[in-house]
Amino acid sequence: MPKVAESTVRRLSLYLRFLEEFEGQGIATVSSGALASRGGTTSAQVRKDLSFFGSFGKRGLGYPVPELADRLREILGLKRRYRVGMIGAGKIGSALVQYRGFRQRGFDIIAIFDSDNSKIGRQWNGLTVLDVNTLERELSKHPIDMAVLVTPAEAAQPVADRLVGLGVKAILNFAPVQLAVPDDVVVKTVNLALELETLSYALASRN
Amino acid sequence: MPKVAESTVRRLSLYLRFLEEFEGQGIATVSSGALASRGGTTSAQVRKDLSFFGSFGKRGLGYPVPELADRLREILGLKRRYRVGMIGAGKIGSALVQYRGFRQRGFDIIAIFDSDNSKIGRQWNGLTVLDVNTLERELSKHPIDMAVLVTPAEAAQPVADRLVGLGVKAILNFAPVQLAVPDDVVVKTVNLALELETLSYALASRN
DNA sequence: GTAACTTTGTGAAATGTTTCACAAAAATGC
DNA sequence: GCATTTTTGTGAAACATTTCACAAAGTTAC
Repeated sequence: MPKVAESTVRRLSLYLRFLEEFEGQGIATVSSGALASRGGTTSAQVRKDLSFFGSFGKRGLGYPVPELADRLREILGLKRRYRVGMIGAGKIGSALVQYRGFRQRGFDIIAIFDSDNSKIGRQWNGLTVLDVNTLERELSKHPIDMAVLVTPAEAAQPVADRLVGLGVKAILNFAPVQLAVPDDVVVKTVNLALELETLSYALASRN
Repeated sequence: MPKVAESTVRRLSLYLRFLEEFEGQGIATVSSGALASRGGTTSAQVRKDLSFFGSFGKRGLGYPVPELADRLREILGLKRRYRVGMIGAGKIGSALVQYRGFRQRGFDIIAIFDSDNSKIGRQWNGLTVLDVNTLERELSKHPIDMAVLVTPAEAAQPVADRLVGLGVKAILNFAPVQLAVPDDVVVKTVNLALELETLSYALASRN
């Protein structure tokens, strides 16, 4: 398994999306240049990204759309579905549960937890919000592959520790904190305020 | 104005958050090492990041917490408030409007637009959802500094074009598309499904 | 006041990522 | 079938970012 930069992985996901579009339009082959212009990068970058994993194209012709899409799904681990648990039934959690992009891509939210009594027992998109105190019991019965953390900042680390204890190996974290986890657990933190701050910096620095 | 990597800017935002925490605890000075361990990086990285903008510390002692926080706010353009318009009154938009982190950091959502008649006129967190057809008229009356795009994929580019025409120079884009904008407009795209896919890759590649 | 310790600021080295440039392979045109 | 065109795959070069390592400056202890 080659060691590949995160930036490369993100681009592969984008390429896959474009390939699926092309597939829907009945396009059979695509050149690195076409993929590049669709994705705001360069043809050399596309070829280099793919070359980490093998050689999928035909010189003079390009890449076969369905085959390359399939290989990318395999590389990205998207040829299966993932069971996802969400911890935190707040506003962002609510939006994410209803977000179709997740299910479309193979991520099924199968349980939601919260600590707030006024939320526990509510129906959310067909799921009953469970008491976070029952996390261990519920996830032992119905294990998950990934967790989405949408708790307040102070609750995030303790919950992450419990998830790690339950064997969860992947966490998507929306709480604005840096989570400490063992090396074999992968965490991706999305910090929405921070994204606005990079815009603010960009505006401030170009005057 | 020095040319600085985006990764550096993101870390500066994190440092600012930690400094504000320290400030709340009445801590007067902090070393690069303390900031680093709080932020999951190294002391050399912290010092290098800061050195792009000047020299703020005292050897043997560290950095004065309130002064450094203030300088970071200045560098990041956070010593003012920003007027933010949101286009798209869907689930994610709803969550973002109510998200306190934005206002806390100086970003005030002052208008929401949608094209759906069943949403137009509704009250959202004290704001009336406006018809996106009136975008030009409303934003001429009440200009914005930044826009948050939470439309469906196919609406994003046309709306972005109109925003650019109105002089908007910064866009935070949640639609899963690559926006084309002039060089003097800065776009930050957040693609939630893509974040899960990087997790999926991480799981798939370490077996 | 002096010695020992701490910590910054920063060139230089190491490492990582993107771009270049071109040979090799295949397709196309005539 | 041969010349021309297209396009991949990939080392090498260019560029970018992080880490190292250490002198300089300041603090602390006595």
